[in-house]
Amino acid sequence: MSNEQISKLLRNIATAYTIKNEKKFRFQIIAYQRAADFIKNSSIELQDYHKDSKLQDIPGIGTSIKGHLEELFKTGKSKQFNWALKGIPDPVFVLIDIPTLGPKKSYRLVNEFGLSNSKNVIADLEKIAKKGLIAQLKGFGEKSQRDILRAIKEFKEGKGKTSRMVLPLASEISDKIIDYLRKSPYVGRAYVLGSLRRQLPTVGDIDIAVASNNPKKVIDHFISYPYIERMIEKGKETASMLVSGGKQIDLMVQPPQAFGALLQHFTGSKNHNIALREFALKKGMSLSEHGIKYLRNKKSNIKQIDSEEEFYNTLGLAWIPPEIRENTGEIELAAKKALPKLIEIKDIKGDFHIHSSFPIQPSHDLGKNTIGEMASKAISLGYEYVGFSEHNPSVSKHTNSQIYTLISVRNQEIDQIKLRYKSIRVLKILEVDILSSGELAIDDKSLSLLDFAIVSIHSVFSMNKANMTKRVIEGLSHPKAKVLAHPTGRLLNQRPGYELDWEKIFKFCKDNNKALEINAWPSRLDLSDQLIRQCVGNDVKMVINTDSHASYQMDNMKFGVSMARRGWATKSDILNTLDYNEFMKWLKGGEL
DNA sequence: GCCGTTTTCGGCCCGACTGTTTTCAGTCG
Repeated sequence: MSNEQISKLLRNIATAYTIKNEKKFRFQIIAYQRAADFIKNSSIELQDYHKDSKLQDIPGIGTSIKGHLEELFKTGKSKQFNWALKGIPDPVFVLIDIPTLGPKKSYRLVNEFGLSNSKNVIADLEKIAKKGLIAQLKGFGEKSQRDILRAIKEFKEGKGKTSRMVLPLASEISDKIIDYLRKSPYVGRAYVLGSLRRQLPTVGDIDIAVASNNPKKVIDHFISYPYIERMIEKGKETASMLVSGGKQIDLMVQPPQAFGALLQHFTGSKNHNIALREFALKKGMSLSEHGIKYLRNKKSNIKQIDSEEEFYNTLGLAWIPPEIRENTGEIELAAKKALPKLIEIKDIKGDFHIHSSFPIQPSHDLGKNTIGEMASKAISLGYEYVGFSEHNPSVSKHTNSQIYTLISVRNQEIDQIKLRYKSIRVLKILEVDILSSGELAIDDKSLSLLDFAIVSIHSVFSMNKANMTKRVIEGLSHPKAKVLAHPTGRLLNQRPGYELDWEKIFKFCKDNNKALEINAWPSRLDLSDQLIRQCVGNDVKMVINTDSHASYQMDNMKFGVSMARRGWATKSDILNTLDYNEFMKWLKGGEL
């Protein structure tokens, strides 16, 4: 079973408990949802935790759920899970994925209309709504019926939160809306919060906070946005809309003197906020987007706080960077004032994964800008060094000596650039394919022309974990191979990436002076934050590269840095924060 | 059902908004 399937199963159990008796099962519901959340976001397959007897290491999985999961993995079913799900028809668990339909409404609809076919339940419900039958149910009305029809339509079209965007698209949309909001004189500070501020690899909706003493004017201005597709809701201090393209924008407004609490609240994550509020409760404080209530003094009003730093400080905590607000230990360290100093974009001194337009006749795609143009861009970014790493010349179309010649000519071009641009060091690299045998695509003689090679997988993705691990280690074993590029091969929203035995990879890299790449290409962002954090824990060095195929793409470095921050990486974990001489020392196998 | 720097028992975040109601249930984040 995949993590996705297991997560859905646990969520279904929470749904079933909600339908059966929400009050009685209140805490079980929370527990199952928490476990489901964590499993869904985990980049390690749950079955592997199980094989290594490490299920209890997962937050939210205690003795009960662990026992049920072990029974499920062993026998294919769990008595407890089956008992919990008993009596709730399967179509309920399909309808619940449609926004506005929760456990109660889904169950009512399935029962009232005898919907029994999971595969067709959405189409069946749509027909029923069109006949006007939903409006006749007690507790439903004409408006609910229209809302359900629209929700089904948007669900089918992937609108709202049912599809996630990569970071640059989300930033582009949010920039436009912030610019628009600032045209109103009633809008004070206006920031993008939520998962975009936390820099998740993909973003479901865009959350914006505004400080204003006149929230009504701000909200009216917000929903007058020219590219609005429809308004979702509108209240006294919040509003939501869909904009063209079907993306959802949520707005929250608070007065300037309470803005700090709103920044904290609306940045999330949900799990961070829950943990923070539990932490505060123990100190006699209750938190919300409006501020801090002191529970021991019932007469006191809510304390309003205008900055986020002050909000955390009032709780006795250091300010926590948004990227690590996921309740994975940050609150405990903030209490001890012992948070790591996360890497920043200004720490980056170079980029090693750049594809120029030099006609090297590569196995894969060529860049759009010349070596000179790319080097010039690197200088404008303030870099101390840059490395060119076009794909190796195509193996099927060239002999070894032709390949050798192509690389030599490219190197001559780099030498010319070195003479022209004295302010930057330029390295001769290539991105070399690891063939399915584990061999590198080009021979030793050609490899000897390079300062080092970045190696990567570009074919035969379907190998099993053991063989893929063997292949990668074989490829990295070559003395010239120093960096594994886009280590999982994932493409966000497109494919999950192949599986590797990370313990083996980490050990190999640490023992043999190899690095893993954090690829900053927006639809890769590979390594994931979780794997980065494991590298940090295992003292495995990383390099943040842009994989640019055009000079402007070198600006994508910030996304790689964001992933590194989400993975708790500091400057010392990332090799391209070193100055040139230190980096060359690492390259030659010297200790840092 | 989970969890532990006052706890292995007794706690468990907090509020906004909508539709269908006439004081609230359901959903969402």
